[in-house]
Amino acid sequence: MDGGAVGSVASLTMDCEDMFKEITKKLYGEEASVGVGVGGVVGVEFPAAERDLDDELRPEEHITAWGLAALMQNGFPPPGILQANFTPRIDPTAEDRWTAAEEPLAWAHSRIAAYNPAQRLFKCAHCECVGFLARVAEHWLGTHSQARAFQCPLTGCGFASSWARGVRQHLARDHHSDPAAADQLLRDNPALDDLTRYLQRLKNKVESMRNERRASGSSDSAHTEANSNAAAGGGGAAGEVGKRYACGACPYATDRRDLFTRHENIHRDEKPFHCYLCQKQFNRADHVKKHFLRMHRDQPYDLNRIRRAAAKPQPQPQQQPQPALHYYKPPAEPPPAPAPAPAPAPPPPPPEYRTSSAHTPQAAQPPPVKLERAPLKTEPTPAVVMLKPPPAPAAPVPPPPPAPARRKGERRYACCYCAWSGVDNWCLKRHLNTHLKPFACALCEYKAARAERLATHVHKVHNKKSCGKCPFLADDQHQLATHLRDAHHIESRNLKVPTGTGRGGGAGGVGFAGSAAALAAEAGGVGAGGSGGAGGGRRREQRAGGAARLFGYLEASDGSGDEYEAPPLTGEFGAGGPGSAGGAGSAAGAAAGAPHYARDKENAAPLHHAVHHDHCLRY
DNA sequence: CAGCAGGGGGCGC
DNA sequence: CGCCCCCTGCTGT
Repeated sequence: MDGGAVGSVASLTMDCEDMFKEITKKLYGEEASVGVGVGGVVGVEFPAAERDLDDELRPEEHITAWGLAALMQNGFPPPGILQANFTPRIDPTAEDRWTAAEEPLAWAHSRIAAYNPAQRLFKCAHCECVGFLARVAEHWLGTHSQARAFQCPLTGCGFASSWARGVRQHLARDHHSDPAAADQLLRDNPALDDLTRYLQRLKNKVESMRNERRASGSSDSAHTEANSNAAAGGGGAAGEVGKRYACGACPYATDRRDLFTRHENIHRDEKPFHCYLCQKQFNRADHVKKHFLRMHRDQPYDLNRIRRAAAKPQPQPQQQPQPALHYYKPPAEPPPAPAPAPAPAPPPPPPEYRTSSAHTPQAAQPPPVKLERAPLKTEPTPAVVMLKPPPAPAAPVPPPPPAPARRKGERRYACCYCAWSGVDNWCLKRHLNTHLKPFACALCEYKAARAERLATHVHKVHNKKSCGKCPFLADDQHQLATHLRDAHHIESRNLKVPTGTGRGGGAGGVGFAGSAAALAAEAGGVGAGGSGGAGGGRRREQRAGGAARLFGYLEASDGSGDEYEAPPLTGEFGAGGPGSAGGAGSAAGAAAGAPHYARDKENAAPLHHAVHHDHCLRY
C-alpha cells in the first residue's frame, strides 16, 4: 500500500498500516498496489472538524482501520469498497439498518452513534465513521465532544487532549516519559466509560429486539441464526449476542464476568503482570507462571511478585491520575479502582519452591510410570494406536521411580516412541504427530504430521485442491469454489484455499478457520450423536464452540450465517458416531480404512483427541 | 519441528 | 482469583 500513507506517526499508525496492507492484500491480491488514498482513508469522507486535531494522527486513520477490520471479519466486501461511498456487504434482511438510542446521552446531548446488528458495528451519529463500540466511543469523545477529557497525569502539567493518544504523545514528546502512563486515562476515564455503557445498552437492546423478531419471525431467518449459534457453540438462540457481557472492541462475548474482565485486558496497552526476573510483561498472571516455569525453572516462582506497580515509574510523583471532567459527573457506581494496589515490598524469595499449590493436581496423579522407549518399527496405523495404549515394551518395565518430588519445569511429558520429553501436554501432542502422521492422503499412502503438508502433497503430487472443511478434493479452483458454495455455503471470496504453499494460519487468520469449523463440526457431531457422554466430550464440545466462535469472528460471514453450519459428518469420517465414543469412534472409522481427513492443524492430533493421553506419560 | 506467547474456558477455593 | 488445560499463531533452528 502507499508507504506514505501514514507518514511519520508512531506505532498506532504502523498498526493501521499493517491492517491496510492486509486489507489491500485480501482485496486485490498480493501484487496489488492500489492507492487507498492519503492517510489510509478508504472510501469514507470525514468532516473537516476532525482534521483540526492536535494529534498528528487523525481519527480517520484509526476508526477507519477498525471499521475495515470489522468488515473483514464480517465478510469481505467486493472491491468496490475502495471507492468512495461504498456500501459494506451486509445482511440483506431488514435488520441491516442503523438504530440509535431513543434518548440522547444526557450530558453529551447526543445519541453518540447508531448500531447495526447485521454488521455489528456502530456508526457515529455525527459523521460517517464506522467501527466497534470502543473505537466509536473514543472517536466521538475526541472528535465531536467539546471536552478535552484526557489530561496529562503529571502534576502541574495542564496539558489536555480530546484523545488519549494525544496525552500519550505528549508524555513522550514533552516529558520524555513513558507513554504507557496515559493508558490509565483510557481505562478509567469516566466519560469514556459512560459512553461505552451507553452504547453497550443500545447494542444490547437492538440485539435483543433482533432476537425477539427472529424468534417470532420467519423460519428462514431463524434458521440462519440458529445455525450460526449452534455451530458457534452458543446453544441455539442464546448465542453470542445473548451473552451478558459483550466486548465493545471485538465481537467477544461471554456470560462470565471474570472472563470478561480478563478479556478486557487484552485491549489495553498496559500489562499488569510481569516476570520479576526478566521483566517481560503479561496481561495475565497465569501466563507469567507459564512463562516462569518455562524460562526460569530453576528460580523460585513467587506469585506475590508478578503484579506490576499501578503505574510505571514516573519522572515526577503522580498526583492525580484521574482526568478532570468539568462537564460530566460520573455515575453513582464508583469507578473501578485505578489499579490494584502495588504489590507490597516483594518478600524475600522463599527458601524452597512452593510446590504445594502449584502442583497439587500433579500430586494427585497416579504413581508415575515411565515406559521404556517403544520401537517405532512396524509402526501401527495411527488409528489403531489411538485405540489403546502403545504396546508394552519388550524389556521389563523398570519399577516406577519413588514418587519424585517434581521440580517445576521438569519435562514430565515423555514420548513413548522416542526419548523426547516436554514440559507441556500440547507439546507432547504436537510431537506425537511427528510419529503418528495422522494426516493421511486419501489418494495414496502418504501421511503427514501436519495438515498443511498434506495439502502441499495433494496439490503437488495429485494436482488437486483440498477442501478445508471436508475430504473433498477438487480438480481446480473453480471446482473447489463450487464445492464450497454448494456443500458448505461458503463463497470463495471468503476462502483461503489450502494450497499448501504457506503457513496454515496466515496473517489474516482466515486460513485457520477450517480447523475451527471442523471443530465446530466435531461439536455438532458430538451433540447430534447422543448425549455427548463424559466430561471430556462436553469439554471438547465447549472448546469446539469457542473455536467456532473464533471462526466466526475471524473468517466471519457474509451475513447469512450459513457459514457457521457444521458440515455433516459423513460416514467415512464421522459415521462412527462421535457421540458414541468420541475420539475413539472416529479413530475406529479411520482404522476401517476410511480416508483420514486432516481436519485440524498441526497441534490438534486429529481424531484421537480423547485418547491421546494414552501416549502421555506423566512422571 | 519445537519453543514460546497469548488467547478462551473449566474448575475449585 | 488462581490454576489448569486446550488451542492457535509466531518464530527460530
